[in-house]
Amino acid sequence: MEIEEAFGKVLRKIRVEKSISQEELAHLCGLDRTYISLMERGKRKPTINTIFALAKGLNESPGDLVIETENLLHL
Amino acid sequence: MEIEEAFGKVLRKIRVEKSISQEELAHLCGLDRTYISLMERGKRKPTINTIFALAKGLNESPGDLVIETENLLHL
DNA sequence: TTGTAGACTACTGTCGACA
DNA sequence: ATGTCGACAGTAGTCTACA
Repeated sequence: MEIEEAFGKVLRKIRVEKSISQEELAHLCGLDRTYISLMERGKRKPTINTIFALAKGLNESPGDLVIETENLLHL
Repeated sequence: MEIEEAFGKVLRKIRVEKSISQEELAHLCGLDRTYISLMERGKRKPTINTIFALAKGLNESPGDLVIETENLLHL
């Protein structure tokens, strides 16, 4: 599995757990809704700044997002 | 301080601690030497894949790189 | 050994629209 | 509420070269 695919799964999992829509998350972190969609499906590789923005919108630690991604990749 | 600036400081700190040159690190993680230089000085925002590549080259966990970046930002 | 510059390619991220 | 498309601007990342 590619890194961006794992990250997308983590992103979607956390978002759904919090019952937030893509549109709400986009608004919370100042990103475009269609871009959230692309990331969740592993079609984009976010920069470090985007990772921090997503974490803030999800009320999570950026490091935790990355660690969960590592775990999915059994790294 | 900007996120990419904090990340650059973390990157340089770990690299210097391990006594690796930019050129060696570049070779270890399959990136360009001049790009390592740019990142260390906060002039670039690496993607998640690049963060994983750097972590591998440094024998570190990607999540730890991000957590150290958070700490520098007192987040 | 590192910083910088310029020129370049590929991709990140935005936006409007429609299923 | 989400996926997708096309067009677009800006930037990530490479490479050669020189101080």
